[in-house]
Amino acid sequence: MLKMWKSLPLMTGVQNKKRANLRDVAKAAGVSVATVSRVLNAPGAVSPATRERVEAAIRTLRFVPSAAARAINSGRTRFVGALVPTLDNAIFASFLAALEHKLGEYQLSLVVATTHNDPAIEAEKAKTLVDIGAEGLIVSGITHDPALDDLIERCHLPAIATSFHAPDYYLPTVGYDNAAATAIALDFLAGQGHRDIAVVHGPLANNDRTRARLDGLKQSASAVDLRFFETEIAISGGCQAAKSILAAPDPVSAILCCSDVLALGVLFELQRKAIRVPDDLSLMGVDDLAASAHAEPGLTTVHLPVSRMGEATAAAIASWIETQERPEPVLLEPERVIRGSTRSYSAG
Amino acid sequence: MLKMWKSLPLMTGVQNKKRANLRDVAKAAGVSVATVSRVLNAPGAVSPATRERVEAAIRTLRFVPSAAARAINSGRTRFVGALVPTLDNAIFASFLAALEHKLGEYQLSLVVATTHNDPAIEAEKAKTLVDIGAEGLIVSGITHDPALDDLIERCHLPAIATSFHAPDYYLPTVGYDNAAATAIALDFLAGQGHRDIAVVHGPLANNDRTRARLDGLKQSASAVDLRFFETEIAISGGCQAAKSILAAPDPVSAILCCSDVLALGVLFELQRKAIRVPDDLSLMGVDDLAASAHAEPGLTTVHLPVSRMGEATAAAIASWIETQERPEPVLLEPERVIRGSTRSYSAG
DNA sequence: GAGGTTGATGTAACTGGTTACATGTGTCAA
DNA sequence: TTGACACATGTAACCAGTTACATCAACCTC
Repeated sequence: MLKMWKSLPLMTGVQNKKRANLRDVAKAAGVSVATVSRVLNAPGAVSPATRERVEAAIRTLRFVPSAAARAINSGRTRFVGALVPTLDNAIFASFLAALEHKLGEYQLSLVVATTHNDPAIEAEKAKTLVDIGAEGLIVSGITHDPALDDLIERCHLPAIATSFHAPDYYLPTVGYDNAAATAIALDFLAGQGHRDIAVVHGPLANNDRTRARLDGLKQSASAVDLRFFETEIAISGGCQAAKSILAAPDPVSAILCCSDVLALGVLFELQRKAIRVPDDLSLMGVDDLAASAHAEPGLTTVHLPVSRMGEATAAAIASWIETQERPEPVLLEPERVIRGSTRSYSAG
Repeated sequence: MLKMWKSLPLMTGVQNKKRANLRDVAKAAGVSVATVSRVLNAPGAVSPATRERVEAAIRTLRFVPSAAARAINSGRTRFVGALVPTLDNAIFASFLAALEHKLGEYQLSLVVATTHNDPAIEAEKAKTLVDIGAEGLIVSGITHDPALDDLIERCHLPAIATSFHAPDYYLPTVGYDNAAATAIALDFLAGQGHRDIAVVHGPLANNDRTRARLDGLKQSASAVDLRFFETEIAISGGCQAAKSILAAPDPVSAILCCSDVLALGVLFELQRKAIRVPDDLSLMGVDDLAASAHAEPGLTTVHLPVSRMGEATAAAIASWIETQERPEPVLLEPERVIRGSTRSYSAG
């Protein structure tokens, strides 16, 4: 399995000319280009003897068919592009992992580009993805640069918007209702008796998922008093937010984080300050990362089915590409997961 | 920015025929294909009036140049493929993030494929990457299926092996010395007085990085007594391992984890069991994830420069593709990061 | 033995761009 | 006025495959 330099076959003199093509192989095997093409694509249609000869020629000439030439005929490049804000949040990594895996079932590969939540970068990278031949695009959320919409329309490009549910949107969405997810969380905390709740969320600029999550809170926030803390979506952001919360004048009995990464950061910071979760403060997240289940205490959260979202997205874009028919939006239900980081609270 | 269905321009009757091509545009604009091509690639070489007409035709016909046709001439597809074991470990996500970012500077996109540490899957996915036209390949480690080596050779494909340092390997490596990384960790713990150390590591099967890390320990393990615990590389694996360690007959004073994910899992489990880190047990990792710095206590670890590795890999493969010259291996130094999870120990 | 069928193979026209080279026009200097 | 030269544009070959259709032999059947 392990291969060092010396074992590399000498290829001096073989490499002098450029890559062999179909014609070269045909000539070497004494057959026509059509026959070589058949050996490659429908070996059954070629007599064993001829096939043998052609295969030998392919080997000696080290022939590798050109993907581009193939694509020009089939009109298919067999890959799609995904634009995600970042890879540094495990939530997107999980999504992409499922997406990539499921795309494989449709013989599609995945090109990944990160946007850092900047619509301009997103539009620009979408352009490159189209330029290199992506057959479809997967984006996050429904707020985009007009240039992106324009691109998608001009190219008649199958494109799916994920991490969001908006049945009327001009692209089919595959995702969950972000507002519902945080509403579920808030309802739970309110049901537990919490009235003063700190909400930790990521930047609102250019992030419709975060905005929707906050909207979900504001709508069902009748009986509770919410204090909002904006921070960067990262463990460190969670730590920061926790410090701010603890430094704020009026205390809270629970902290609701719009992402689990934030909640984990908060949890670490609370541990650092020797504040017990859930005895001194309840903590709840939204996402349900792998780490959330195993943290101590286990993080009560709202499970967002990102793996299923990846699979559904793969299926949707693949079917769109195959059948040319725009798929229906897919709504995935978030689900409350109660673990140890929350407890009921009675005022006073 | 937000676009709903109704705003979609009607394209009934426009779409009846397939995508327009260069010839269609040329005809519509009353010019030759060469002129249209020039408008696209060298607008300065075309008179403003003609350019105007051609651009109008492009717009009305919704012409989008075919990536494949372009690639067939230039011989360039402008993307490379990366094969990583998984996206679920933040260490690979960080690497890919840096890789993707830096590749952008060279106008290269990134196709991602996951191998789950299975050489057969790796070889198969490498094949698809080549089939769709990847100009280069990035793999993890140096143990691969012969089919992969064969593919790389047959295609004269630039390929870089990462997360490893092996100057004699038949592919240039960009990475760190895994054995050195764990040796650094062990030296540190030994220097702190620890003599009985539990080592938590991932599966050895098909993972040369893990094997190398263990080798690093075994080589410098003269004065210490190591107990090995193999588990799955995930938070949950770390929790499992911690349980095993605590259940084992002879106690240890420190736990050394070959990956930070494992260490975080261990940390959570120890917290669950109310075992204080570092007072009751020292804990050390290798990787230095974002979470490691902010955990409580902060995780003492060995920083592996995966972001720099991503950048160096991008630079290496890009230069190989451009210049056709195999780049030199790059060795990146791991670095000890002392945080709060370790403390000196005196026996008795 | 004529006619029909099957199987293997070749010819050449496609795919959709790029580009070397040819052509034609206009400007300027000699 | 002519030659030199720049500039704009067109023609057609080219890239490396796929594939419709033609060809031809072998076999089978009536």
